[in-house]
Amino acid sequence: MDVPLPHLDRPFDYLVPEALDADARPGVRVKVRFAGQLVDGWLLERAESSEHPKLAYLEKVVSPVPVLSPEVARLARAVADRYAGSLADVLRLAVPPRHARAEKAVTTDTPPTDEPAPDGTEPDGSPTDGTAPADGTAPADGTAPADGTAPADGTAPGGVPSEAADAGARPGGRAEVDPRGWRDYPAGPALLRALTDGRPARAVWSALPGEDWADRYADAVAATVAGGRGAVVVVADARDLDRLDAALTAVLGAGRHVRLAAADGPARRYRAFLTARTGGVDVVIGTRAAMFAPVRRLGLVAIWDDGDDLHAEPRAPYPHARDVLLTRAQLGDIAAVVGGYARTAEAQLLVETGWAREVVADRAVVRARTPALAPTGDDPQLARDPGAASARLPSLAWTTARDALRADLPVLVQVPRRGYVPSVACADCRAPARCPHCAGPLALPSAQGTPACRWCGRVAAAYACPECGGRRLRASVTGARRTAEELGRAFPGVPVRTSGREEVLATVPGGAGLVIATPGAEPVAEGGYGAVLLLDSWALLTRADLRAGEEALRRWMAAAALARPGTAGGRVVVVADGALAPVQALLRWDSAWFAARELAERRELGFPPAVRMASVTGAAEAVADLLAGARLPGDAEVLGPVPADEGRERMLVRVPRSRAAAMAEALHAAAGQRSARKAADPVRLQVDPLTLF
DNA sequence: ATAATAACGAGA
DNA sequence: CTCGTTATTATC
Repeated sequence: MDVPLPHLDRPFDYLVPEALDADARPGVRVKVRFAGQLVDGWLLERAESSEHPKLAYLEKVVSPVPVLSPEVARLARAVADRYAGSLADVLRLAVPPRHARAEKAVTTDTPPTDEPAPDGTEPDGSPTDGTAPADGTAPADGTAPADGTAPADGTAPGGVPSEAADAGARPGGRAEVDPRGWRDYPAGPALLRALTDGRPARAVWSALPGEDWADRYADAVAATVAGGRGAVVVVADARDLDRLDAALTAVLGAGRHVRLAAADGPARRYRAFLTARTGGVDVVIGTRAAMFAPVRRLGLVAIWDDGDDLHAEPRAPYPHARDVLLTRAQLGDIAAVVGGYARTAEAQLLVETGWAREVVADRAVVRARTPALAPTGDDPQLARDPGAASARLPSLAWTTARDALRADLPVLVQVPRRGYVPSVACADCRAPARCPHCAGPLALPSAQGTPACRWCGRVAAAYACPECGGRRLRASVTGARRTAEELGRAFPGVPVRTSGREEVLATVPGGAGLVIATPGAEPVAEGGYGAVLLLDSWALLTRADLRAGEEALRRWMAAAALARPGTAGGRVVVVADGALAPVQALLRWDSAWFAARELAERRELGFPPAVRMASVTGAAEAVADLLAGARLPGDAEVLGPVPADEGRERMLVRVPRSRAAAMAEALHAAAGQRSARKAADPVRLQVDPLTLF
């Protein structure tokens, strides 16, 4: 039933009139009379009988195209359960709005096929009743891989076979794909063989600096296709999608894949969706809209740069593309690749639980590919050069840029966008100040107030920094307003390009030039940048966000990866204290180390992904009402309330990962109770919210 | 939203 | 105990 009310989040049975019998196949959109009115719905299953005594008839089959495949239906249910949401909400994300003209164009010849044949019930011309899906459709608790529980079945953890183990063991005659750049990673060739052999390998891939990630993903897709399976690859934005699109066309040829992105418009999006659904192609790439793409014989799901917050769906129930894809891999014995220059704590958890195997290069190869990386003190001693002073560039950054320009090489300057949430840090060592009780972030309610926790509200009157013992606090807001003109003035006569929100450049030419870019918009330079300057890192590191360090490292690595190797003169300067962990990780090009550290710290503090959290946001009474009615697991901790915007407040529920499913179920049920008695003020439920404070 | 159903209370 | 009214809850 296409209504988002949580208490109606279950199947309903209807009779199928004879006239609709042929069209009424599982997966079609239907209209039914419900509580007196016509509502949209999904035909999930046909059945011979029903428990329900008095059934109404199906009103209409909206279109005979079974847009919802059985695999996606099952996935959507699992995602709804994981995120304490309704199936209808997930299906809205999974199946794009119908576009009749596109449908006509695509479905003239090929009917959709579902490889697990839809239960063999033959239409016999008489009215039959459909019945609720059996209880078996409910996924077992904890099967979602990101829950950290090892897969229940006996398959070997990780699944990327060791190189020696499977040599020559593959079923006869399959085209083998050239591993190309995957040879730089010891486990790389074996990963590709596993994909061709149709084994559910799971990899966390740390891309080398300078790596052409799109080519590597194209190789992985080609290997999967060579084994007769399909693939879904999700990237964060249109620029990455264009790049992957081009790489895939080069490797597979045109017409073997489609792109699925909301930004391409409703008609093209629906057309691409239908092409995949009807088996016209076996490969779908796209932004997060593609995470639910129906693909025949799906053999690989992959995501690039899973730390990018664009992968988090902003509509209820707010699923994250990485988790949707991993759930998909788990449900269907499908291979998965989680890749990026930097590794997230979530990816690290996959490695540490043995769910995935890491695919990384040897240190020697990393060293050979990495640009020369150097930090420069954060209270910058400005250069004597008048130009540098006017641009407020630390001297090392200035000389590095100057040298690159003299060598006729382009220089990339990464300038973070403004608008960071101010928080409080130790005035001496600048460690973020955390609540001694619940480890939430401290904030200063007023300029001269006592710091208080934004989670549990406790006042931290006698705060002492756990790092250095300092007792003074400072608000960490940056005032730097660097502009392209300022930088341009520092290097007169050099062409300056900007790439940011309004206009994103994909590439820039190889000669001397300045490129000012905000994170995520860095163009690729022909031949690589001679220098990359990472400015304003202070703003990144002191953000009031759990992921500040991880996010800073991710952005730095994405920019630094575009520099030439140190052996070819590539240099990177990060304006930050070299002793800070994210800076260390950058200098050593070791995000695995940082992710492990980060995950360990989150275990200690009780933060995701080490635990599962949910946030409940709404009017104070509504939030209290929902939580009062929720039968949470015994070990659940409830934190808060803390004020949220527009006079609403927010509570956080925290449980061990093993209780994640129980918590989601309890919250969904409690939301159901509220909606059933038509509680007026809405409450927003968010599992694993991207921002915790 | 609306209809059924349960709960309740007053009057016989 | 029954009827009429009102809260509750299910909606195929």
